Amino acid sequence: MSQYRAIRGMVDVLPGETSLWQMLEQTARDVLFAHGYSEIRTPLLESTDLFARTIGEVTDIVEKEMYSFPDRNDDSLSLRPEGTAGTVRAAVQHNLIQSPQRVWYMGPMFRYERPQKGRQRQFHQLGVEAFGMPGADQDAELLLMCRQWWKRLGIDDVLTLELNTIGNNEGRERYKIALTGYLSDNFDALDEDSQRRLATNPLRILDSKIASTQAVLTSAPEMATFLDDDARAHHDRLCELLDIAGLPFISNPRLVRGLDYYNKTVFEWTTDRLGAQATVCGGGRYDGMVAQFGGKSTPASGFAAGLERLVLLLQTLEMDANTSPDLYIVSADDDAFAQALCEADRIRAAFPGLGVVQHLGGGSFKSQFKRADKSGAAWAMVFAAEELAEGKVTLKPLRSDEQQMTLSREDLNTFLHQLETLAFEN
RNA sequence: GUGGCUGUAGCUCACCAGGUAGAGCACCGGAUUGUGGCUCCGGAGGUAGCGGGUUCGAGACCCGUCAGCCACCCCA
Repeated sequence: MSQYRAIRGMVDVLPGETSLWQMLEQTARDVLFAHGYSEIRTPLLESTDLFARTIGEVTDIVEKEMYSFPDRNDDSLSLRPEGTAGTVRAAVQHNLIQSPQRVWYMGPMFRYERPQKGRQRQFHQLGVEAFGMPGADQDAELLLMCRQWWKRLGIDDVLTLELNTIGNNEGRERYKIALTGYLSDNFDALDEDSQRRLATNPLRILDSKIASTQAVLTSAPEMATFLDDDARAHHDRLCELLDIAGLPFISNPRLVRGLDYYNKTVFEWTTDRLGAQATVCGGGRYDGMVAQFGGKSTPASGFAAGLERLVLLLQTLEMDANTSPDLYIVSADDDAFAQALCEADRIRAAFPGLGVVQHLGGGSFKSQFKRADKSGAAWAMVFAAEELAEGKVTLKPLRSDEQQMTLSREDLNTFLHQLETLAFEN
């Protein structure tokens, strides 16, 4: 047992699982590219104030989950707990949003929470932000893009979309007052947490899991009655577009999100396969944030997906990303090895799509073949005196019962070309 | 942050009124000197998370601590 362990809530992604991560990330990049989005990379550190003002002073994230510390000049810095604030900051700072701008980012986020499966202190998100489009068309496209990603990953049928609208600021303020009034009248029937939130963040009481609190809420005023015409039309249009596109969703009037910056559309993609960590992706519209940063008032909409949770989901469904080599090269003696070394180098240059592992460290033929088998390689390639004398190599299939074959240099190239084409198709 | 469960070889686990640890899998090597997967044989690997206490003696009991897991909370 080593003296050092990873810090609590910070996990190592080991070689056995990185291929699944890479598949997940590559699929995301493909889908993002297909929708015209560009990557943006912003610092992991921002001023604490940036997060406090955008996410909300009284949210859990800001109140108790941020990794904040004084810089050497005593400015308070924080590791980013989410990606939207930094992205908007960068967009305004560099004047990126004079016309519509679609960006994405992928990387670590930090929240000081009690760790659990699917919930870590350093975790990774893919975030997507679209600036400059005020309409429901933008929200609809984001949701369709998510679904494309799920489909390419093969997890489409274990995810459900929950959708809600929390209206415009004025309507929401009026609703808050009405809700607070109603809940205050029923104060004694609320659980302790909800009683506390009544003063700080009454909307969050709506998605409480406490049955008695939910009972109180059944006759509470509903957001829907407080929507102004603009917010209502936006939501109706979004639902209409999703229907037309054949994207099913569940209307969840209790869905509110923990960050203060949202307005109108909010949504979550959830699964029943991950226990309490059901939300795999969440987002919505945040039309007010750009102006809050001193930029020209610009509508915006986006979402963030939790990569750990998606990896977990893929693992639960026993999905795998094959990264076995195509060729494992075995050689009989020092002379054969030297020739094999050069030949491996040539093959890698001529067939860059092939995975070619050369056996290193010597050992008997038998032990080399054992390694070849364990590597998962499809073919063992044999270099020994007999072949070399004729300028040939032997190829032995490790994953089928076919006969091994000894090929001339010319036939080898044809063979490798076919192998590469096959590898490309996978 | 709250409540609960767990912590023995790389992994999954066992033992034992408390008397200084074992299995399966994995790993390494071998089974008449050019060939893996099956089988057989052999080997390596643990100061029982860490610290303290009770005891003649603790992995087993008690306390603390750290970590993981479950639920809450929150969210990705």
